[in-house]
Amino acid sequence: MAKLAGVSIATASKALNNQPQVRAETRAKVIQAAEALSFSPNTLAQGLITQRSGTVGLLTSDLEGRFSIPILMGAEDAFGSDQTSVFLCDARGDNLRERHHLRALLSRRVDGLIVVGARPDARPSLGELPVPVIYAYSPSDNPADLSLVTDNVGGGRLAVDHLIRHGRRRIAHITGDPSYGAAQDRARGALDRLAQEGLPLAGDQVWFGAWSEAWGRGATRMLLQRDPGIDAIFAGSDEIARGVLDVLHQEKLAVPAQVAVIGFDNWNILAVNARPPLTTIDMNLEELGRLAAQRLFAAIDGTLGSGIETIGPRLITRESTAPLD
Amino acid sequence: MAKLAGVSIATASKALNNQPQVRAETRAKVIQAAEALSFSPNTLAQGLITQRSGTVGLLTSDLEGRFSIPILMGAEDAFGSDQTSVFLCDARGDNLRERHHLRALLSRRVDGLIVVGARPDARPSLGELPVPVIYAYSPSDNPADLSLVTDNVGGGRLAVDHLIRHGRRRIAHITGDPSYGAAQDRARGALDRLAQEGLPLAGDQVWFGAWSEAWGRGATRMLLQRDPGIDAIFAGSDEIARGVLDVLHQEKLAVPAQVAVIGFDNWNILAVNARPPLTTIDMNLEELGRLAAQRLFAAIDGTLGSGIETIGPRLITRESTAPLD
DNA sequence: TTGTATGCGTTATCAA
DNA sequence: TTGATAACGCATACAA
Repeated sequence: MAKLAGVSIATASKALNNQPQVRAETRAKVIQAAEALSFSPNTLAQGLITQRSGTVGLLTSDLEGRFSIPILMGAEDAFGSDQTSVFLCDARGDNLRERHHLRALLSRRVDGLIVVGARPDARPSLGELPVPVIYAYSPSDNPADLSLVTDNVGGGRLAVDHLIRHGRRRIAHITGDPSYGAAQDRARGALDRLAQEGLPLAGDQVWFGAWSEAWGRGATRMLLQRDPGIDAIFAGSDEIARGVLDVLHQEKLAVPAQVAVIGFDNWNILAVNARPPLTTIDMNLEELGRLAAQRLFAAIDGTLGSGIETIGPRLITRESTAPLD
Repeated sequence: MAKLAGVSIATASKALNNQPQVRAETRAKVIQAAEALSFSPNTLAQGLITQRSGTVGLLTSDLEGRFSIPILMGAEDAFGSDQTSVFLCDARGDNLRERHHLRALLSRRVDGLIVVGARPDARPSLGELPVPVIYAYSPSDNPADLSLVTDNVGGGRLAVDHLIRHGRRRIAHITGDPSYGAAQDRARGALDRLAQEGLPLAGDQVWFGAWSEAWGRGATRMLLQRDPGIDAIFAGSDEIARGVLDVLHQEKLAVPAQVAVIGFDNWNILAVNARPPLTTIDMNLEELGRLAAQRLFAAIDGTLGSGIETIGPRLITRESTAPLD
């Protein structure tokens, strides 16, 4: 014990926590002893007293960690790695497993909880809990909870705005599963911006389908048949955009010279590696994680807000879009 | 307090932990009270007594969580979500941040540590620690530590074996950064298997380069120029394989009819979406996580082994390979 | 079968 | 400026 090296257990505590009421000389002695024994204060015991564990739980259902990881990183940033540690739990879409994890987290006395759903649609609230909860990415279905989500309408608007600014006039939209709110919202944003410009949607309709490259390819083929004169395609995800690019190449249409392509998600592995690299919309998930952490932090002593708060998207410009000459 | 509903604090404890020395009737009463107050035992306090926190740390440097997440899931599986929770910490390749996280984890009294490096090459040992440590994916540079890694030599052998069994005789190999041990090992496994069959490597050399689609494309072009008669390409990663496929399509070579392609990693987003879907080698990272958890669990009361242990790879057959007629 | 008392490693309150 | 002591919430050995 560090106390073997001189002083009482109480003074040692004060010295280590730099309380003012301790002689500099004594403090030095204590610190030295602590180093020598590579003493590390027991956070569990501290937590017992302070009623604060210095941990938060991140409860996700997002298998691949595609959304959870950026959110985790943002949260880590905001908390500071020495202040708060994060329990990452994956429920894998299984309700029972979620209950299990929740029990474990509560009995570990986490100071707060961030819940990340599998898809950007409302998910069931966890109900009243003894700690503050923030729903990130997927909002809670209970308006009394606080949810932080990305602005899909704004993202759609931003994408089309970028194409318009590049002089594109015949813009089509291929997107994923229409049962996803995100698909609907992105389409709405796109249509809004087109309407504002007085432009029609090329291809006569929004091409809803699935979140896959295969659908991106299929839809592009149909679209080209229906309307060969398009000069830009807004894809609802980077996966879809990859499919779009594939068929455009097959049809010998130059990207971006003849047709510009913009994706959604900024999923690096897909966007950066694309031919050409993909201009896309980034949902700012790290920012979302950071904000969630801040809200949680504030809520721990204060009170948590409620409702749905929105994070703005960001345009990432690469080479798949360019001004039309 | 649950004790307000009848009995002493000690009996309540016994009842909840189903110790035999308590009347059934009393136990029922206690349990009922506990439910009513939605009582949840304070794991921190328990840990203080039992000297076991029921937590482990997963310390990673793998930004995108591409390797860490499957490992985490495997570990979660093996531990059981109600027994052990996992702290996930990302050091982001920063040594200082790693020290910070390490301190935090130790002061939280984790029962063990799993360390996942950024790349599958040896990484610096953390040295003597008061808890058992397992290095997963990236081995420790200290042979006294216990490391669990994937079998890249075996993976290379498996890939080529599959191609040979499908009647391919002119097999080329395009892979990533030669400074990666994994690139060297996969190549060695491939060459081994070819030699065993008495076959030469098509394309005259192993095409080392970068772990990117762009390199996959570039290398394929050069390869085809050098040796137009190849009937199979083993790509060192799924990313590279995507680039290979891209150029093969451009050159109007049918996959798999004329040229079979096999990847490495089984990175779903790339492999499943490929045209055609990619046959690939899965490194069994979840299995690795599961095993790491088991070893850690065993080490907590017993003693940890040392050296490097290897997990076998698995062939995932999709449509980019098929028997040659 | 139940209750009392002690201690786990800290911090906080008080007295010395 | 320091040290003794009582919590924190639980598990356990022991007394009742």
